[in-house]
Amino acid sequence: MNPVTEQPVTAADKTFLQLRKDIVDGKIAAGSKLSETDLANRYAVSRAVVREAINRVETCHLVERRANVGARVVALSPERLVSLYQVRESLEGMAARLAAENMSDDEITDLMNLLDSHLQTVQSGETYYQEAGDVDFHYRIILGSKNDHLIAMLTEGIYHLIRMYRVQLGMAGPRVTTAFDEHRSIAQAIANRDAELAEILMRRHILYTRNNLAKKLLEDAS
Amino acid sequence: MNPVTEQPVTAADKTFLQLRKDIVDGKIAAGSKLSETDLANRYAVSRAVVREAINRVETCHLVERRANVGARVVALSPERLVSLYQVRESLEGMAARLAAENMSDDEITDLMNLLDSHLQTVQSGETYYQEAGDVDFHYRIILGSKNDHLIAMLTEGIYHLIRMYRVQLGMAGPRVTTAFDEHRSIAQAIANRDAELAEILMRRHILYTRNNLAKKLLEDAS
DNA sequence: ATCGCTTAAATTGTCGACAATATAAGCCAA
DNA sequence: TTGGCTTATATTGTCGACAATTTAAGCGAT
Repeated sequence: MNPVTEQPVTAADKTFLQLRKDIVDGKIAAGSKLSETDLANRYAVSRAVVREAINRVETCHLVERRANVGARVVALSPERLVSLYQVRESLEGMAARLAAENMSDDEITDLMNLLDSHLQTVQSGETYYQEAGDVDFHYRIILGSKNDHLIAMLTEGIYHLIRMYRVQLGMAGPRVTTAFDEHRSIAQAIANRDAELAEILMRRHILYTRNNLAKKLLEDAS
Repeated sequence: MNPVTEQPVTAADKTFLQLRKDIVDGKIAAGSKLSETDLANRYAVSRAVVREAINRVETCHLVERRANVGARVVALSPERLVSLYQVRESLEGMAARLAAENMSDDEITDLMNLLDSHLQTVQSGETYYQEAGDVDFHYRIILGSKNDHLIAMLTEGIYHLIRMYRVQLGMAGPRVTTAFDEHRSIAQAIANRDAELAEILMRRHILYTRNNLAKKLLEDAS
């Protein structure tokens, strides 16, 4: 079920989306156990659909299951955050490379317009659009790669985990001003059809973001 | 369920492994529909465990499901092969980079020994160890990355798909002699702890493999 | 003959009950 | 008191039956 193009139709679909949301938002604590019976009561569905929903959030790497024991929400350790961002750097770097090769001229124009509107929003002092804007930017590049495997892995797999870290560790979107300039550079490289540079810049951008998060984590720990 | 360290315990585990094998080996044709009832009879289990098994092979991107319609084995198009190898290039490149940083000295020694034994096997004219040797080489580097997300994505996700292409398109392992030299270079970069070079070489190596496969596909089509 | 509607068959989705396994509690012995 | 064993409880795994949906077939109208 592609979350973008397709609608939830079955009860398992809705339960899966609700469960994923509850986990990402921390409504269900990280590291806690998922009782099938409890969830069945909570969502007012049978255990069978809960099991299917759990299987699907497991696909997103949001929970881990053990046979005859049950499923637990993943723990949010700094180490896992780093390893997650390493994967993200790798995949989104490739996405930027492919986007430079495969995005249509119209899509690139739209991307530029998005950045312009984003700039105005930032300058006007409004902040709560930041994360949405950031996600939107990355999202367009991912889709611009035109690579189905890549798109699925990022949008259905990794991104929810990243959001989970952002929400639960209280990270207010990306580093605002500097990140914006980096976005511009990436977009420009894509517009120039410079695949090599687009990949390098995207990887650096994500690396910076990771370092920024790691620093924040250390500060919070002290 | 990590297929390396853990054993199949439940009926759903065994059914999943069997189903995955049957799909990868082409015993169940690519693009064909998966009837839950048929599979339940074939494997002598209830529909519930078949459904769980199907959900899991869907996680490996080996089948695609649509609500109220059913699951189909994925089609093996040249385009999808290319997109798959782009993802592989990205992830295994990162794996090689991380392996250069994180593999222990002992693990690197073992890797070198593996290459030596592999060389002897090749020189003695035996060929049927080639694919196993190739898989083993890549596998060790993936594990050497010490990145859980990366390891899971490659070993539980992408690799079965790659094997499916190899088996069903009748590809006899990797390009033997040239690939071996590339392996040596990669291992040497890792031994030198040159992460940057290890990544570049691994990406080139996988790119060459992809081009080789694409060429073979074109030849077969003609 | 073709198109559309209605109806019948087959397939997937959902449910509650039972079986198998793991966890917790209680007990006995050292 | 502690350690290990036995028993009780709770949770997951599995099953067959029923409901909902899709697909195919049949029929009639134009």
